[in-house]
Amino acid sequence: MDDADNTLEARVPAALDMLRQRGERVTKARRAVLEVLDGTEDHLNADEIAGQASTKAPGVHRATVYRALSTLRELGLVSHTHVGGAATVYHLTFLEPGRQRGGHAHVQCTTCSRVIDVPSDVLDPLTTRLQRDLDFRLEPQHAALLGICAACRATQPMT
Amino acid sequence: MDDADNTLEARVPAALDMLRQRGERVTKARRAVLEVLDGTEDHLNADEIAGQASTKAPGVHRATVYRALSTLRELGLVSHTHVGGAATVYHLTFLEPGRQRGGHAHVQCTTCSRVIDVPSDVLDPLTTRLQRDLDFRLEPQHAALLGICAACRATQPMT
DNA sequence: CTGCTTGCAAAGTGTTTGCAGGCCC
DNA sequence: GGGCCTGCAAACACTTTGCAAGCAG
Repeated sequence: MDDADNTLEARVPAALDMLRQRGERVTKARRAVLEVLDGTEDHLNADEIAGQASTKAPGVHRATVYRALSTLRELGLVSHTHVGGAATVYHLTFLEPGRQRGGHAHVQCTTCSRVIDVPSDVLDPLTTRLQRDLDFRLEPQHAALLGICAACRATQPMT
Repeated sequence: MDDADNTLEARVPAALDMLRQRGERVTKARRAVLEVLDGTEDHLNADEIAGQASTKAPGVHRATVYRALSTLRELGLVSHTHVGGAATVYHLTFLEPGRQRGGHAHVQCTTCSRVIDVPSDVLDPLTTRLQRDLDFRLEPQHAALLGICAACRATQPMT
């Protein structure tokens, strides 16, 4: 509860309020999922969320986690990112209206599978152009961008 | 053999030659996969490739198609694109050295799942910046970019 | 002939769904 | 107490793998 970096403290209670507001029920499973997501910087996949949630709420089932994530996503509380060929990862959507940085985009190395976070503004030119040319609203963090990182390129002499 | 648009004609024979050069065997299944990919503008997933290949070479098994695609990918003859939450799609890599446009990137609507091809130069600023800042070599067509298309945005009042 | 490739089946992920019972409101 | 949510199991979609037989070189 160190008040250092949390203008956005109490995200879990706020999310639970949102649930109630929308007429959704506040259940042990949903609370556990939110707490897990609130308690990590990493992007976790459904399995990992289920694992961690089990310690908070014994018995939560994978299927329930998927359903909870689906509901929370529909409400805009949770976002997910498709990573290349692997399980989708989830993270809490920032709730603060003023703080709509939209998070960072994800760049993933196809060789070592490492995910690198990049500031979302790297994608701004692309976002702008897609919107202008195609009226397409890009969601920069919704899919990981793939390529080869410096380390792996050093190993592989492929151009 | 209309010489209009094919400085890159005869891609299948060229690919088969490449196989032989590398000591890989030229089999019915591999030839069928190459022919299917050569005969379409679309990006097909493994299942669709297997389906179409079956008409050319009856009996080709899905597993064989996966293995063939894997081999062809390792040789650089085939590329694949991860699309959001759906089966990976494959396409023939352009063989002509002079014609290395790298194809187009793919933009996919998360609502209607439609895939829109965009010229790869839309991604150039991003590619450049990632290379400069992170020494990361982006493969623009390796993953589809996700967002919401104009049509679906009209339907959904979501910001 | 040698052994790379295939066909088949089965297992392995990741995710969804039908149903009966349980808990939130 | 009504009905949304959950747990469970089973199904589903996509992909990989072990093994014996087949065909390319």
